[in-house]
Amino acid sequence: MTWQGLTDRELRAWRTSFHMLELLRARIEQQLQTSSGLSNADYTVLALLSEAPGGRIRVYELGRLANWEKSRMHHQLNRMSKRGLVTRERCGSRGMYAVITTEGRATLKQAVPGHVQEVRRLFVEPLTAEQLDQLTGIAATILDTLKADRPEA
Amino acid sequence: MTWQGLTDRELRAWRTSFHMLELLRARIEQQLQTSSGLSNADYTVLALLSEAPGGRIRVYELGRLANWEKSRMHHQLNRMSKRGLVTRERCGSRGMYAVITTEGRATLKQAVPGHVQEVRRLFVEPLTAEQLDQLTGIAATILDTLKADRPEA
DNA sequence: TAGTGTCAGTTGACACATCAACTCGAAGGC
DNA sequence: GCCTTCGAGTTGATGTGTCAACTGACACTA
Repeated sequence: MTWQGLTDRELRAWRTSFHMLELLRARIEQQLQTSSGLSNADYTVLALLSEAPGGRIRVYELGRLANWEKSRMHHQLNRMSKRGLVTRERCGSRGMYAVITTEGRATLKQAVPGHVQEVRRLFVEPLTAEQLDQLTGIAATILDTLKADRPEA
Repeated sequence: MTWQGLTDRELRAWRTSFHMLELLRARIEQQLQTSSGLSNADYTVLALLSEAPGGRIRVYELGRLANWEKSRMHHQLNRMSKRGLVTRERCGSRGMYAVITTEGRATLKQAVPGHVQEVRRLFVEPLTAEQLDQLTGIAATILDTLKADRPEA
Protein backbone atom coordinates (compact mmCIF):
# COMPACT_ATOMS: atom_id res chain seq x y z
CA MET A 1 0.00 0.00 0.00
CA THR A 2 1.48 3.32 -0.95
CA TRP A 3 0.23 6.43 0.76
CA GLN A 4 1.52 9.12 -1.53
CA GLY A 5 0.18 12.47 -0.54
CA LEU A 6 -0.22 11.88 3.17
CA THR A 7 2.58 11.87 5.70
CA ASP A 8 2.63 9.26 8.42
CA ARG A 9 1.51 11.83 10.92
CA GLU A 10 -1.42 12.92 8.77
CA LEU A 11 -2.43 9.37 8.03
CA ARG A 12 -2.32 8.48 11.70
CA ALA A 13 -4.43 11.51 12.55
CA TRP A 14 -7.03 10.42 10.02
CA ARG A 15 -7.13 6.76 10.98
CA THR A 16 -7.20 7.46 14.70
CA SER A 17 -9.96 10.03 14.39
CA PHE A 18 -12.00 7.84 12.11
CA HIS A 19 -11.65 4.83 14.34
CA MET A 20 -12.50 6.86 17.42
CA LEU A 21 -15.67 8.15 15.82
CA GLU A 22 -16.74 4.66 14.79
CA LEU A 23 -16.26 3.22 18.25
CA LEU A 24 -17.72 6.17 20.10
CA ARG A 25 -20.78 6.21 17.88
CA ALA A 26 -21.30 2.50 18.35
CA ARG A 27 -20.96 2.78 22.10
CA ILE A 28 -23.37 5.68 22.45
CA GLU A 29 -25.83 3.86 20.23
CA GLN A 30 -25.51 0.68 22.23
CA GLN A 31 -26.22 2.46 25.49
CA LEU A 32 -29.29 4.13 24.02
CA GLN A 33 -30.49 0.89 22.48
CA THR A 34 -30.21 -1.28 25.56
CA SER A 35 -31.48 1.31 28.02
CA SER A 36 -34.36 2.72 25.96
CA GLY A 37 -34.74 0.75 22.76
CA LEU A 38 -33.88 3.88 20.80
CA SER A 39 -31.34 4.28 18.01
CA ASN A 40 -29.31 7.43 17.55
CA ALA A 41 -31.60 8.29 14.69
CA ASP A 42 -34.70 7.84 16.85
CA TYR A 43 -33.16 9.99 19.55
CA THR A 44 -32.28 12.78 17.14
CA VAL A 45 -35.80 12.95 15.76
CA LEU A 46 -37.44 12.82 19.18
CA ALA A 47 -35.10 15.48 20.59
CA LEU A 48 -35.80 17.86 17.72
CA LEU A 49 -39.55 17.33 17.86
CA SER A 50 -39.74 17.66 21.63
CA GLU A 51 -38.06 21.07 21.47
CA ALA A 52 -40.45 22.40 18.83
CA PRO A 53 -43.67 24.24 19.70
CA GLY A 54 -46.55 21.78 19.68
CA GLY A 55 -44.06 18.95 19.27
CA ARG A 56 -44.46 19.26 15.51
CA ILE A 57 -42.16 20.19 12.65
CA ARG A 58 -42.65 20.11 8.90
CA VAL A 59 -40.93 17.02 7.56
CA TYR A 60 -38.68 18.89 5.16
CA GLU A 61 -37.69 21.28 7.95
CA LEU A 62 -36.90 18.32 10.19
CA GLY A 63 -34.70 16.95 7.45
CA ARG A 64 -32.93 20.26 7.17
CA LEU A 65 -32.35 20.47 10.92
CA ALA A 66 -30.93 16.96 11.12
CA ASN A 67 -29.07 17.31 7.81
CA TRP A 68 -30.73 14.20 6.42
CA GLU A 69 -31.92 13.26 2.96
CA LYS A 70 -35.67 13.39 2.62
CA SER A 71 -36.02 9.69 1.96
CA ARG A 72 -33.94 8.85 5.00
CA MET A 73 -36.27 10.97 7.09
CA HIS A 74 -39.29 9.37 5.47
CA HIS A 75 -38.17 5.81 6.19
CA GLN A 76 -37.19 6.80 9.72
CA LEU A 77 -40.57 8.38 10.40
CA ASN A 78 -42.25 5.27 9.00
CA ARG A 79 -40.42 3.01 11.42
CA MET A 80 -41.02 5.36 14.32
CA SER A 81 -44.71 5.76 13.62
CA LYS A 82 -45.10 1.98 13.49
CA ARG A 83 -43.75 1.97 17.01
CA GLY A 84 -46.02 4.79 18.11
CA LEU A 85 -43.26 7.33 18.79
CA VAL A 86 -44.46 9.87 16.23
CA THR A 87 -47.42 10.50 13.97
CA ARG A 88 -47.85 12.41 10.75
CA GLU A 89 -50.37 15.16 10.06
CA ARG A 90 -51.27 16.83 6.82
CA CYS A 91 -50.24 20.47 6.55
CA GLY A 92 -52.15 22.20 3.80
CA SER A 93 -52.46 20.40 0.49
CA ARG A 94 -48.92 19.24 -0.04
CA GLY A 95 -47.13 19.39 3.30
CA MET A 96 -46.70 17.04 6.22
CA TYR A 97 -46.00 17.55 9.88
CA ALA A 98 -44.09 15.08 11.99
CA VAL A 99 -45.56 15.10 15.50
CA ILE A 100 -44.16 13.54 18.65
CA THR A 101 -46.66 11.38 20.55
CA THR A 102 -47.15 11.14 24.30
CA GLU A 103 -45.38 7.83 24.17
CA GLY A 104 -42.55 9.43 22.21
CA ARG A 105 -42.16 12.11 24.85
CA ALA A 106 -42.20 9.55 27.63
CA THR A 107 -39.61 7.38 25.92
CA LEU A 108 -37.34 10.34 25.30
CA LYS A 109 -37.69 11.61 28.84
CA GLN A 110 -36.70 8.23 30.13
CA ALA A 111 -33.75 8.02 27.74
CA VAL A 112 -32.17 11.43 28.24
CA PRO A 113 -30.38 11.04 31.58
CA GLY A 114 -28.55 7.87 30.67
CA HIS A 115 -27.62 9.21 27.28
CA VAL A 116 -26.28 12.48 28.65
CA GLN A 117 -24.42 10.55 31.30
CA GLU A 118 -22.80 8.36 28.66
CA VAL A 119 -21.76 11.34 26.55
CA ARG A 120 -20.26 12.92 29.64
CA ARG A 121 -18.47 9.76 30.65
CA LEU A 122 -17.03 8.78 27.28
CA PHE A 123 -16.54 12.11 25.58
CA VAL A 124 -16.42 15.05 27.97
CA GLU A 125 -14.67 13.72 31.02
CA PRO A 126 -11.62 12.17 29.37
CA LEU A 127 -10.73 15.56 27.85
CA THR A 128 -9.48 18.72 29.46
CA ALA A 129 -11.51 21.89 29.07
CA GLU A 130 -8.81 23.11 26.72
CA GLN A 131 -9.00 20.00 24.57
CA LEU A 132 -12.76 20.31 24.38
CA ASP A 133 -12.44 23.84 23.06
CA GLN A 134 -9.72 22.82 20.63
CA LEU A 135 -11.94 20.04 19.35
CA THR A 136 -14.89 22.37 18.91
CA GLY A 137 -12.70 24.70 16.89
CA ILE A 138 -11.36 21.88 14.76
CA ALA A 139 -14.82 20.50 14.11
CA ALA A 140 -16.15 23.92 13.16
CA THR A 141 -13.24 24.47 10.77
CA ILE A 142 -13.79 21.18 9.00
CA LEU A 143 -17.54 21.76 8.89
CA ASP A 144 -16.95 25.10 7.22
CA THR A 145 -14.72 23.42 4.67
CA LEU A 146 -17.33 20.79 3.96
CA LYS A 147 -20.11 23.29 3.52
CA ALA A 148 -17.99 25.58 1.38
CA ASP A 149 -17.07 22.58 -0.74
CA ARG A 150 -20.65 21.63 -1.32
CA PRO A 151 -22.83 24.51 -0.17
CA GLU A 152 -26.16 22.72 0.01
CA ALA A 153 -24.97 20.43 2.80
CA MET B 1 -35.43 19.48 26.58
CA THR B 2 -33.31 19.66 29.68
CA TRP B 3 -29.62 18.95 29.42
CA GLN B 4 -28.73 18.37 33.01
CA GLY B 5 -25.21 17.20 33.36
CA LEU B 6 -23.76 18.93 30.33
CA THR B 7 -22.88 22.60 30.10
CA ASP B 8 -23.68 24.54 26.97
CA ARG B 9 -20.05 24.46 25.99
CA GLU B 10 -19.81 20.71 26.44
CA LEU B 11 -23.03 20.09 24.59
CA ARG B 12 -21.88 22.27 21.73
CA ALA B 13 -18.56 20.43 21.59
CA TRP B 14 -20.39 17.12 21.40
CA ARG B 15 -22.91 18.11 18.78
CA THR B 16 -20.42 19.92 16.59
CA SER B 17 -17.89 17.11 16.72
CA PHE B 18 -20.46 14.43 16.10
CA HIS B 19 -22.01 16.30 13.23
CA MET B 20 -18.63 17.03 11.67
CA LEU B 21 -17.53 13.41 11.79
CA GLU B 22 -20.83 12.23 10.34
CA LEU B 23 -20.63 14.63 7.44
CA LEU B 24 -16.96 13.98 6.81
CA ARG B 25 -17.55 10.26 6.82
CA ALA B 26 -20.42 10.58 4.38
CA ARG B 27 -18.39 12.79 2.08
CA ILE B 28 -15.37 10.49 2.02
CA GLU B 29 -17.67 7.56 1.39
CA GLN B 30 -19.41 9.36 -1.45
CA GLN B 31 -16.14 10.16 -3.17
CA LEU B 32 -15.05 6.53 -2.91
CA GLN B 33 -18.39 5.27 -4.11
CA THR B 34 -18.69 7.46 -7.17
CA SER B 35 -15.06 7.22 -8.24
CA SER B 36 -14.51 3.51 -7.61
CA GLY B 37 -17.77 1.86 -6.59
CA LEU B 38 -16.26 1.05 -3.22
CA SER B 39 -17.71 1.68 0.21
CA ASN B 40 -15.59 2.62 3.18
CA ALA B 41 -16.02 -0.95 4.38
CA ASP B 42 -14.84 -2.36 1.04
CA TYR B 43 -11.86 -0.05 1.11
CA THR B 44 -10.87 -1.05 4.62
CA VAL B 45 -10.95 -4.74 3.80
CA LEU B 46 -9.06 -4.34 0.54
CA ALA B 47 -6.42 -2.13 2.15
CA LEU B 48 -5.82 -4.61 4.96
CA LEU B 49 -5.66 -7.60 2.62
CA SER B 50 -3.41 -5.86 0.13
CA GLU B 51 -0.86 -5.14 2.84
CA ALA B 52 -0.77 -8.73 4.07
CA PRO B 53 1.67 -11.32 2.72
CA GLY B 54 0.00 -13.31 -0.03
CA GLY B 55 -2.96 -10.94 0.11
CA ARG B 56 -4.58 -13.28 2.61
CA ILE B 57 -5.60 -12.98 6.25
CA ARG B 58 -7.54 -15.30 8.52
CA VAL B 59 -11.09 -14.01 8.76
CA TYR B 60 -11.08 -13.68 12.52
CA GLU B 61 -7.75 -11.83 12.37
CA LEU B 62 -9.19 -9.49 9.75
CA GLY B 63 -12.08 -8.79 12.08
CA ARG B 64 -9.68 -8.05 14.89
CA LEU B 65 -7.65 -5.67 12.74
CA ALA B 66 -10.69 -3.76 11.57
CA ASN B 67 -12.39 -3.95 14.97
CA TRP B 68 -15.48 -5.52 13.48
CA GLU B 69 -17.92 -8.13 14.72
CA LYS B 70 -17.47 -11.49 13.08
CA SER B 71 -20.89 -11.45 11.45
CA ARG B 72 -20.28 -8.00 10.04
CA MET B 73 -17.08 -9.27 8.49
CA HIS B 74 -18.85 -12.35 7.20
CA HIS B 75 -21.61 -10.39 5.48
CA GLN B 76 -19.08 -7.94 4.08
CA LEU B 77 -16.93 -10.71 2.63
CA ASN B 78 -20.03 -12.30 1.14
CA ARG B 79 -20.95 -9.13 -0.68
CA MET B 80 -17.38 -8.52 -1.81
CA SER B 81 -16.87 -12.05 -3.06
CA LYS B 82 -20.07 -11.79 -5.08
CA ARG B 83 -18.44 -8.82 -6.78
CA GLY B 84 -15.18 -10.67 -7.32
CA LEU B 85 -13.07 -8.45 -5.04
CA VAL B 86 -12.10 -11.21 -2.63
CA THR B 87 -12.33 -15.00 -2.34
CA ARG B 88 -12.34 -17.35 0.62
CA GLU B 89 -10.03 -20.31 1.15
CA ARG B 90 -10.20 -23.04 3.74
CA CYS B 91 -7.44 -22.96 6.32
CA GLY B 92 -7.17 -26.27 8.10
CA SER B 93 -10.32 -27.92 9.25
CA ARG B 94 -12.15 -25.02 10.83
CA GLY B 95 -10.48 -21.83 9.60
CA MET B 96 -10.97 -19.53 6.64
CA TYR B 97 -8.73 -17.15 4.79
CA ALA B 98 -9.97 -14.03 3.09
CA VAL B 99 -7.92 -13.45 -0.05
CA ILE B 100 -7.80 -10.38 -2.25
CA THR B 101 -8.27 -11.11 -5.96
CA THR B 102 -6.48 -9.55 -8.90
CA GLU B 103 -9.59 -7.56 -9.55
CA GLY B 104 -9.65 -6.45 -5.92
CA ARG B 105 -6.07 -5.24 -6.15
CA ALA B 106 -6.77 -3.40 -9.38
CA THR B 107 -9.86 -1.72 -7.94
CA LEU B 108 -8.01 -0.66 -4.84
CA LYS B 109 -5.04 0.64 -6.80
CA GLN B 110 -7.38 2.71 -8.88
CA ALA B 111 -9.21 4.01 -5.82
CA VAL B 112 -6.31 5.04 -3.60
CA PRO B 113 -5.17 8.31 -5.17
CA GLY B 114 -8.59 9.92 -5.23
CA HIS B 115 -9.35 8.75 -1.71
CA VAL B 116 -6.08 10.05 -0.30
CA GLN B 117 -6.61 13.28 -2.15
CA GLU B 118 -10.06 13.68 -0.64
CA VAL B 119 -8.81 12.98 2.89
CA ARG B 120 -6.11 15.56 2.35
CA ARG B 121 -8.50 18.12 0.96
CA LEU B 122 -11.28 17.80 3.51
CA PHE B 123 -9.45 16.75 6.63
CA VAL B 124 -5.76 17.58 6.57
CA GLU B 125 -5.52 20.85 4.71
CA PRO B 126 -8.12 22.86 6.63
CA LEU B 127 -6.19 22.24 9.85
CA THR B 128 -2.86 23.53 11.05
CA ALA B 129 -0.17 21.00 11.91
CA GLU B 130 -0.76 21.86 15.54
CA GLN B 131 -4.49 21.20 15.28
CA LEU B 132 -3.83 17.88 13.60
CA ASP B 133 -1.63 16.82 16.48
CA GLN B 134 -4.16 18.04 19.00
CA LEU B 135 -6.86 16.04 17.28
CA THR B 136 -4.74 12.90 17.20
CA GLY B 137 -4.15 13.27 20.93
CA ILE B 138 -7.83 13.82 21.61
CA ALA B 139 -8.89 10.83 19.52
CA ALA B 140 -6.29 8.62 21.19
CA THR B 141 -7.45 9.72 24.63
CA ILE B 142 -11.06 8.91 23.87
CA LEU B 143 -10.08 5.59 22.31
CA ASP B 144 -8.19 4.70 25.46
CA THR B 145 -11.24 5.55 27.54
CA LEU B 146 -13.44 3.40 25.34
CA LYS B 147 -11.11 0.43 25.48
CA ALA B 148 -10.58 0.76 29.22
CA ASP B 149 -14.34 0.94 29.65
CA ARG B 150 -14.89 -2.26 27.75
CA PRO B 151 -11.53 -3.97 27.32
CA GLU B 152 -12.44 -6.45 24.58
CA ALA B 153 -13.14 -3.65 22.11
C1' DT C 1 -16.00 -42.00 26.11
C1' DA C 2 -19.54 -39.00 27.17
C1' DG C 3 -20.07 -34.24 28.72
C1' DT C 4 -18.77 -29.58 28.61
C1' DG C 5 -16.78 -25.43 27.02
C1' DT C 6 -14.87 -22.61 23.56
C1' DC C 7 -14.02 -20.51 19.33
C1' DA C 8 -14.35 -19.58 14.17
C1' DG C 9 -17.65 -19.29 11.17
C1' DT C 10 -22.51 -19.12 9.37
C1' DT C 11 -27.25 -17.74 9.02
C1' DG C 12 -31.54 -15.03 9.27
C1' DA C 13 -34.09 -11.21 10.92
C1' DC C 14 -34.31 -6.61 11.36
C1' DA C 15 -32.90 -1.71 11.51
C1' DC C 16 -30.46 1.88 9.11
C1' DA C 17 -28.70 4.63 4.91
C1' DT C 18 -28.55 5.93 -0.01
C1' DC C 19 -29.98 6.29 -4.61
C1' DA C 20 -33.06 6.75 -8.44
C1' DA C 21 -37.52 7.08 -9.99
C1' DC C 22 -42.00 8.43 -9.30
C1' DT C 23 -46.53 11.38 -7.72
C1' DC C 24 -48.80 15.47 -7.14
C1' DG C 25 -49.98 20.05 -6.32
C1' DA C 26 -48.35 24.80 -6.78
C1' DA C 27 -46.08 28.74 -9.26
C1' DG C 28 -44.78 31.17 -13.24
C1' DG C 29 -44.66 32.28 -18.04
C1' DC C 30 -46.66 32.18 -22.58
C1' DG D 1 -56.07 27.95 -20.57
C1' DC D 2 -51.82 25.21 -21.30
C1' DC D 3 -47.14 23.98 -20.47
C1' DT D 4 -43.08 23.62 -17.86
C1' DT D 5 -40.67 23.61 -13.69
C1' DC D 6 -40.06 22.85 -9.04
C1' DG D 7 -40.25 21.08 -4.46
C1' DA D 8 -42.25 17.97 -0.79
C1' DG D 9 -43.22 13.63 -0.22
C1' DT D 10 -43.32 8.58 -1.41
C1' DT D 11 -41.62 4.14 -2.91
C1' DG D 12 -38.58 0.19 -3.92
C1' DA D 13 -34.03 -1.73 -4.51
C1' DT D 14 -29.78 -2.40 -2.67
C1' DG D 15 -26.03 -2.11 0.51
C1' DT D 16 -24.61 -1.74 5.41
C1' DG D 17 -24.53 -2.96 10.51
C1' DT D 18 -26.14 -5.55 14.72
C1' DC D 19 -28.05 -9.09 17.32
C1' DA D 20 -29.15 -13.74 18.59
C1' DA D 21 -29.10 -18.38 17.49
C1' DC D 22 -26.93 -22.04 15.40
C1' DT D 23 -22.94 -25.46 13.50
C1' DG D 24 -18.87 -28.04 13.78
C1' DA D 25 -14.29 -28.87 15.20
C1' DC D 26 -11.28 -28.98 18.85
C1' DA D 27 -9.77 -29.35 23.90
C1' DC D 28 -10.28 -30.66 28.34
C1' DT D 29 -11.70 -33.75 31.87
C1' DA D 30 -14.33 -36.57 34.94
